[in-house]
Amino acid sequence: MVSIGVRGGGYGPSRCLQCEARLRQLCAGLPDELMPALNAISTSLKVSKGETLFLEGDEARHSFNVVNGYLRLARVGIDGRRQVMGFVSTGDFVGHTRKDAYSISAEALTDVTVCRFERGAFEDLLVRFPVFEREFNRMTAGMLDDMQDQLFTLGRKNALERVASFLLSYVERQEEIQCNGHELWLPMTRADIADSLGLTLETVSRAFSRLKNEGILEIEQAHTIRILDREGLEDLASGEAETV
Amino acid sequence: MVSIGVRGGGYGPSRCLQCEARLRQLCAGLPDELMPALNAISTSLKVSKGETLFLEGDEARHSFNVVNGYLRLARVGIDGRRQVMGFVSTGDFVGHTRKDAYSISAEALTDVTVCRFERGAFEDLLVRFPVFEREFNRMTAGMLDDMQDQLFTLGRKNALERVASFLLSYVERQEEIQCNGHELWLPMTRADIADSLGLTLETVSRAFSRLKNEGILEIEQAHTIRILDREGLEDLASGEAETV
DNA sequence: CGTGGGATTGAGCACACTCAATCGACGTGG
DNA sequence: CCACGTCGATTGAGTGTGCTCAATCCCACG
Repeated sequence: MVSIGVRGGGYGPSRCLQCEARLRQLCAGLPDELMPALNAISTSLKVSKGETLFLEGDEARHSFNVVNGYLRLARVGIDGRRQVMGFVSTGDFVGHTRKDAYSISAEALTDVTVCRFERGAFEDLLVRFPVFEREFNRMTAGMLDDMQDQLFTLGRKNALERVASFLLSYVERQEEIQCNGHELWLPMTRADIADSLGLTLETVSRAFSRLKNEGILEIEQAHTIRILDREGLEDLASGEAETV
Repeated sequence: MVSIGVRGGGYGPSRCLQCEARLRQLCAGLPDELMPALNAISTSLKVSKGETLFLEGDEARHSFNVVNGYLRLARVGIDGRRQVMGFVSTGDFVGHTRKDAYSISAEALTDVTVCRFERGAFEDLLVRFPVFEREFNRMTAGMLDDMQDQLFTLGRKNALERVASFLLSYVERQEEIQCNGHELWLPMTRADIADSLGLTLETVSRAFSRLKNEGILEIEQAHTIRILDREGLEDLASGEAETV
């Protein structure tokens, strides 16, 4: 683990109770009574934009829950080929692996706050609190579901459909976190998006331009876009539209 | 759930104790004392070659542990595009999802025996037996790791590398189950392999021919092959070899 | 202003796809 | 026993989508 900026181990016993991520994923649906126990085994951590939470190959001693900000999860092959496994944000869980070392790196796309768990302590907590264990299972099941969607996208969709799928899932995720009206800020570069979709950055850029020309979206700036035709986007993402 | 051939609910209280899959994945590392409880909530099920264990869209009321045989897990898009999510066999766990309905179908490539769990009963067991819960977590973590490998393969490898990766992971899996010397029987068709790798069946066939010509493998019959150059296969799969 | 990183756009090329013919193994029936 | 039909695999020829290489643009910084 390198270059992380640790800033304190929490802000009193009510930290988890007041956490931003309290209503998302893992921590949603957990009773207040459980919060002290969560507090006890977790550490609040800040990672600055551009720094890494953990690196491919680091010993996998912790897992993390993202409180806010964006992380990019990626693996780099021998000859430099990079595959971005996903972008995670508020309420997402990172670092869950069977291996002894992380097989991906987690880099901060923005300033990030995470909640750090020691692996052993986390497992103990799962055993001690059935509610927590159930929620965790639901979450990992959801992660498996999401990865199947991603497999379908990479295996069977063309460039335009992939970019549409990416945007759609990003919109849906944003709608869960906060309800803003289709105005989106993308923390990642075109290259990041490309590497998550098995494309090149040029192809992603062309897809954005095309979606703009077809009136599906508006590009304020490269990282600030607005979805104009949500239904059209959904049709593209699901492969219901002609993309030739 | 359609067209499954149920044949009895087990063969006495020692069924799990003597199970073929006892030493694989989920059931490995579980103490004998746990077997009666496993017996109590599971049902032995047989599915004939070509039949489906469950269909995309079916209500997800059960999860399954494969005892023997091969299943193909696949999703079919609106316009018929198919993505094979994987091939599962002895000791693999199927049907774990967050959704209310299965988002993939499971079809038998051979006659298959599975062990069926009702979802609720299975979750109760996890809570009641920490050893079991820990093993289950390890397993789902392993599934996530595997899917990341698959994402990398689909996103960043060319046709030859994908086929090499497929063969390599298939060999490794065979070596876990039974130790035969590099002689492989493939229960799936070229089209199945293609749909799992995001390729066409012609491209897969050409890759097989090329691997044969380069002395990496020998093709007895289409479904019976022998790996001659394991190291060469590994180099191809990892992208260390020139594939032009 | 000038500089630099990222994004966009263009032109040509290559890898995998499409369409199509042939082959081979297997099972059935005359 | 051989002819025939079927299904899957193989191989070939031509095409097209997305990649490569390269120029330009845009905007945030110093």
